[in-house]
Amino acid sequence: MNITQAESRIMDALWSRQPLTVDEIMAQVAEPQGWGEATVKTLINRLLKRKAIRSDRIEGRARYAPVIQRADYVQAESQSLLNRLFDGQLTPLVAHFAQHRALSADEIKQLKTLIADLDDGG
Amino acid sequence: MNITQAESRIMDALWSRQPLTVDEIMAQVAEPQGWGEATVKTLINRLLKRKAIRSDRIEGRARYAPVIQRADYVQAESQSLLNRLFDGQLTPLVAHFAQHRALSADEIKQLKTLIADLDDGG
DNA sequence: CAGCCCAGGTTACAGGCGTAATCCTTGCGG
DNA sequence: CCGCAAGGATTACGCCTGTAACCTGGGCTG
Repeated sequence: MNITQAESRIMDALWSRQPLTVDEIMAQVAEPQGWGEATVKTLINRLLKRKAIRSDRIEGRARYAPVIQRADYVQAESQSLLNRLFDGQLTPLVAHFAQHRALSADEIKQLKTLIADLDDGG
Repeated sequence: MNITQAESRIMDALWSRQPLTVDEIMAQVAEPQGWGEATVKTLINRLLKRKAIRSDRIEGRARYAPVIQRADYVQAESQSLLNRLFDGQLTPLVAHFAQHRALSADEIKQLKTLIADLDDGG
C-alpha cells in the first residue's frame, strides 16, 4: 500500500479528523501547497482506487475516511528507512543522530526517560 | 541533491569501496537487482550529471568515486522522515518503535548503553 | 593503416507522480 | 418537468524514475 508524499498530505488531514468532505480536506491541506481543488480531488481518487481511504455518502455529500491506520503507515515508512540505511536496526539510527545532529541535553533526557520506562513497563 | 532508491544502490557500492570501475560497480550492485550493464551506466551518468559522484580516468579506465558523503545522505533522509512523521523529533520515533515493534530486551539494552554513553561523553 | 571491439556516453520508452482541466451526473430551483 | 450548478469522476500532460538499447571514439590487432 504505497502512499506518495503528496497523497500523504491528504491522509494526514483524514487521520487528524474524519470523515471529511472535499472542501474540508482542501481547507486542511491547501495551506502550504497551494493546490487547486482539482489536484486534491485527483489525490483523493487515487487513494480511493487503492483502498487507502473510503468514501461514504452522508447527508448527500461524499465524506472520506482513512482505511489504513496511521500507525501502520508510520511503521512501514520507518522500517523501510531503517532497512535501507541502518541495517534494519533502531540503535544505529539513534547513534547516527547522536553523532551528527548533536542531540540536545533535553532530547537525551527524554530518550533516557523513555528507555527507562520501557525497562520498567516491559 | 536528491538521490533515488535505484541510484542509492550505486552510491552504496561507492561508499563501501572507491574508486570503482563500471564493472566493479556491476559486481557489487547487480546481485539482487539483476540489472543489466546499461542500467548501471545510466544510473552512474545521472549521478555524474548531478555531481553526486565524480569520474577520474586512471590507467585508461574511468573510475567513479562519491562526492557527497554517506553521513550527509543518511542525515538528510533521516531528518526528512522525522520531519514528515515525527514532528522532527527523534524521541517520538523511538517511542513509536517501542510501542509498535516491541523492541527486544537486547535492543533496549543497546539503546540504554548508548544513551548512557552520550550522557557521559557529552 | 583499416577495421573491430570495448568502454563510455546518448537516446528511448513505459509507468508513476504531481498538477490540473474537462466531462458527467444528479439534486434543486423555477 | 427542464435546465443549471455543485460535486465527483475521467482524462490530460509533462517530468521523474527504472530499465534498457544504441551510438561513438579511440586504442589494439592484423
